[in-house]
Amino acid sequence: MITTTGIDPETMRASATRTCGMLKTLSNPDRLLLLCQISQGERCVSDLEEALEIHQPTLSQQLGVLRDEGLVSTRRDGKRIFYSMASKEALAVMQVLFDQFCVAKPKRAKR
Amino acid sequence: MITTTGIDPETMRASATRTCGMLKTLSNPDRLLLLCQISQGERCVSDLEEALEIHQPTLSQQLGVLRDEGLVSTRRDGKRIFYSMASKEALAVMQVLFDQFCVAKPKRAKR
DNA sequence: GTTTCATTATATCTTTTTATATTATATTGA
DNA sequence: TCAATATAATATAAAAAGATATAATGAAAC
Repeated sequence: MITTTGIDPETMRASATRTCGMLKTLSNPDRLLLLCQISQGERCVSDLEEALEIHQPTLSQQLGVLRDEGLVSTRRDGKRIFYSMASKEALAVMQVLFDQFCVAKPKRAKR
Repeated sequence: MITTTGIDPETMRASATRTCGMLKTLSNPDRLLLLCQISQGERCVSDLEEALEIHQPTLSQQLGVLRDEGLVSTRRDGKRIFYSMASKEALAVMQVLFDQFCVAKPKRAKR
């Protein structure tokens, strides 16, 4: 259970601001899709381009945002650059997002 | 483990867009703090104002956003209006955010 | 019962910031 | 020189934040 009672307001606000930074970075469909792919395992840019149908400059720009925020890291192999997750926080969030929004839940009346 | 392999691109993008809607709503320090409080249990506006030191019009405006997005619901008791969580998705996300960003983790070198 | 107070919500601006897409060009490695 | 990726430079739109004022509702005093 979440329990913040007793934590001082400044600390709370500082945590909220840090957390918001990450959430803003996730709040874009392209970036979310990119992270969804990358969180399954290393991906190079052309893989991502093909899987997601995002065209190259946009892709590169959004990957740049993810890099700047420290959510992903890169490894070069010849011409290609491979991306992988660099933030355990982001990985944890992606996991819960996937569970909540992507795992089909049959809707039925209470009984 | 997250595994989206094989899900068709349109479905993926639709899920991403829905998910982004919620993430955008969370991507504001005031709203995040509000949800943090409310996710611990019902709170009336004046409780929130006191706990978070957000002044009234801002508070009311941000609570309005949370209502519009279906993240919280309200109950009136006399002059006061009580807020509580209305979205299990949001609750799940708040939980993981709390675990990742608010639970202190001592940083130490690997050994 | 109507005036008044407390609580909460809305409306309206203003300013600033941020987002997104596009096109072109640069860098790096084979 | 080609293929893969990144950066730059815009243009345009969007929206977010903060302030101020005012409205609506319920309770209570008188």
